[in-house]
Amino acid sequence: MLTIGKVAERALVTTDTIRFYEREGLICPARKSDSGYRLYTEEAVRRLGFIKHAQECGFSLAEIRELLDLRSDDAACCDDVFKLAVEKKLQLETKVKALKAMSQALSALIEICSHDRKSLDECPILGALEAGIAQQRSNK
Amino acid sequence: MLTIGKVAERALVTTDTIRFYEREGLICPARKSDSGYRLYTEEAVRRLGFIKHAQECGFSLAEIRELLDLRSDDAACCDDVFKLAVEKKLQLETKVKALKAMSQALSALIEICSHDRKSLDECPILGALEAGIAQQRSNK
DNA sequence: CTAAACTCCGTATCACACTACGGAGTCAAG
DNA sequence: CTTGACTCCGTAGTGTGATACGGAGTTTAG
Repeated sequence: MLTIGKVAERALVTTDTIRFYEREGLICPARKSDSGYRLYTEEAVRRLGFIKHAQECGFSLAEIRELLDLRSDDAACCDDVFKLAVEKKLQLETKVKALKAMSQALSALIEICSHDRKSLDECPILGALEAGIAQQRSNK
Repeated sequence: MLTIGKVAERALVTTDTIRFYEREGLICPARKSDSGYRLYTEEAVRRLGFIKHAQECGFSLAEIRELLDLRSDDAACCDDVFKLAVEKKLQLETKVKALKAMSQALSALIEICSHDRKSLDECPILGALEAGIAQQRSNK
């Protein structure tokens, strides 16, 4: 059996993180030693890997808990997982669109500023931010 | 002169938000009444508009404070603002790339799952998340 | 047997942008 | 003059994902 330190080492996380995940209901030790030490199997290392990979796919810890729960739910099916993945992908695409809109709004500001460099008093960027020109441009 | 409630109404924010911004050094009342009420000019409404627009361009409140400080700094010039805008745009693009990578990793999972739908025990998505296949695919 | 390394638990802190609450004082309308 | 709306201030809580700390007990290597 592995102590928390060994698991942490193999999974490339800290012991604090593992204890945090335990509080969050993402993982729990196979058993505890007489003195109360957490003892894990190799499965815990894989589970932490799962968490890490899911995070890299944009899932929050709450969502990852859902995924892990699905895995141990006999009534669940692969389709449930599929749906969560598709939904998450849509969320990511929505976020990308939002960030791109911001980026484009900034581009508009940067562009007018490049063509029309002035003293700070009439800096086109500051003026546009006050008047809200960035929005108008990006909404075109 | 406008009370905090009037300013909030015009700027479409709450009074709590204005007081929060004041604590954060983003805005302060023109003066206070004898009884300690905050009194603002129209300028405050414009300033709140500025904050809102800058937020919509991805600036954090700390960064917005910088922008506002630049505006009232005689030594600053339009170039300083320009640089902040360009830097922010780069940050946004970095974030977009990260989100797109996540999205593509998910696409890979979704795709193998579509082709290869199985029982939950061997759900390709769950398996891939445990093994880290999404990363490998997205890094190709 | 001792000293170092490890683990326990609970609590606090970080960034971020607010939101909520509560008791007291103030202002404006009727 | 009362009532309701507004404002004051300070404090605390929200969600997210950890990270840090500290004192006490445990285990392990030499």
